[in-house]
Amino acid sequence: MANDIRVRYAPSPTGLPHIGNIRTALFNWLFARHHGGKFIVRIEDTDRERLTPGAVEGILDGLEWLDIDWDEGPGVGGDYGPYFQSERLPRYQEAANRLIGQGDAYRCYCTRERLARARAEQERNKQAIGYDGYCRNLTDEQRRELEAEGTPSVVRFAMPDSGVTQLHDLIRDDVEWRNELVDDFVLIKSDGFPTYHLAVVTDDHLMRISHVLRAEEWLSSAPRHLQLYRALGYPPPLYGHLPMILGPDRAKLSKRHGATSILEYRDDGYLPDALRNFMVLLGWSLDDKTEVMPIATMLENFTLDRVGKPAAIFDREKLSWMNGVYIRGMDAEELADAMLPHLNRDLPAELLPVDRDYLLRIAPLVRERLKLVSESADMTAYFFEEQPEYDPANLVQRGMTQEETAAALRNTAENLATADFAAPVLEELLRAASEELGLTPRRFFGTLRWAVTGRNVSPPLFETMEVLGRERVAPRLQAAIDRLSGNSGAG
RNA sequence: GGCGCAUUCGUCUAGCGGCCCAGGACACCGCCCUCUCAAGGCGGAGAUCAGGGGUUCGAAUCCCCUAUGCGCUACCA
Repeated sequence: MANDIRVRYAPSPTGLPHIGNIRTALFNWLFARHHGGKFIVRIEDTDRERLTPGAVEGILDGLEWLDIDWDEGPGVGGDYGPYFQSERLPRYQEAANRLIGQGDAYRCYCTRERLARARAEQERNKQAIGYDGYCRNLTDEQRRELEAEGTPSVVRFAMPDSGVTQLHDLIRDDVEWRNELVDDFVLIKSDGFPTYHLAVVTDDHLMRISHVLRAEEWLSSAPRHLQLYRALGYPPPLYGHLPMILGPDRAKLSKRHGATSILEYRDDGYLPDALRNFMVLLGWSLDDKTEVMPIATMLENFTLDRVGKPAAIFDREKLSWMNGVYIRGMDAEELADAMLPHLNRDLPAELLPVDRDYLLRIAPLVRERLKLVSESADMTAYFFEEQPEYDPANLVQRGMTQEETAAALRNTAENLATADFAAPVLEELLRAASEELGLTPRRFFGTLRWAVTGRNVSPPLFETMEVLGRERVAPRLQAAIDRLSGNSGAG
């Protein structure tokens, strides 16, 4: 039975997928992998007007970035293709014709104007809004006439006007709708393309989809789909409607909520593993305390009974925290590789290319300070710069005089002229100097930090100096001395 | 307006009748560590379990009503 499990992610290339979208893909993928089933990707490109160039590539890139692989679909093929709905038109046409022949569907010649008027009328009268069934009872003669005139038409499904449609949802249990309250929805648009409803039912059947896991926004469509299955004589799949993901304003996620595309998260410095871990927690939980977990744990434990019902609000702060957790869990190689693309993008061109061996030594120093990999350039620029820019006034720490500061710098320059540039050695040396100079470590190291990094915040001083090396530290100390005594215009 | 779904700390959540006068995490506050910033450790504040009725010896957990939020209500998905 497990091997019959086939689920799909069926994005519409009308834009780039956002978090909610990808979360649905993630859940389907986890479900398939957990049960040893198949995960299929199908592109629902039936809306020619909203088709967005590059969207398919963006969707696929996003999945790949997150390491979500598919068994059938674009690029990999499969036994039930094609996997683009725009290449499957005859199948929908055939289904629609069959339904018309059976009396379960009919051609509708209503103009958009008439539809709009009817809707406005319904709104005015506070009636249920929906297609009024005008064309449902056209006589054969009327239809022949309309056809002869070449009137454009759509195909509508004839919903039963009595009875109820019941769904046993895998996540929401039993839900039912009175059929008379569901209107005759469109199956085939006037351009000959199917609507989502017809296409999804036809393809899920043809592709042997066993479980449909989709966002809750589709719950209202379930009775339509169930009725279509009935009319077509197909056994329906099992449904599970996943909780939605809302923006901070509690509204459905959209462009207004910042980063829309999953790929933007990559550019913003999030790690795929962190994002995936964060997303799995949006509507699913392992237990009462485990949040950070490797993919293997998710795979092993992902079951629908642990998927929740309430919609979740997407909290970027927690995502950032988790990203930091993942960054801290990387070794120097991994972190360096993650930082490199951001450095190449953000560092001034003259500082490129970055020496990877050097980066390998820098990475551990910033590891526990990075929340986003995109902060790499900001946080490490002074490692690459010839001479960091800063206001010399910063060298003089609160409670120190300019003379003291200059003396401290000169002392250090001398001290380090021949010193072994290893953190423990530097620390011993400089702590002793701090005492000799009668300066608190806070002040003394504060001055040195400015001189060496050009900042008031950096990784631990001695480690930083070790990585920078004498060849970079010595000139910076000299520059600081010069700046302090006004001997140099630099600054 | 109609239909549907949902409702536990600000947020993500644990809880599927007694272990809960509700546990964990993010964020927040304090202390410790400390050369700065982080990270880390410890502690704190924060939820009358939306409200009201039931059922039960016993309810966050089951039922009903109300309220609120969200979704759908397109020849979009």
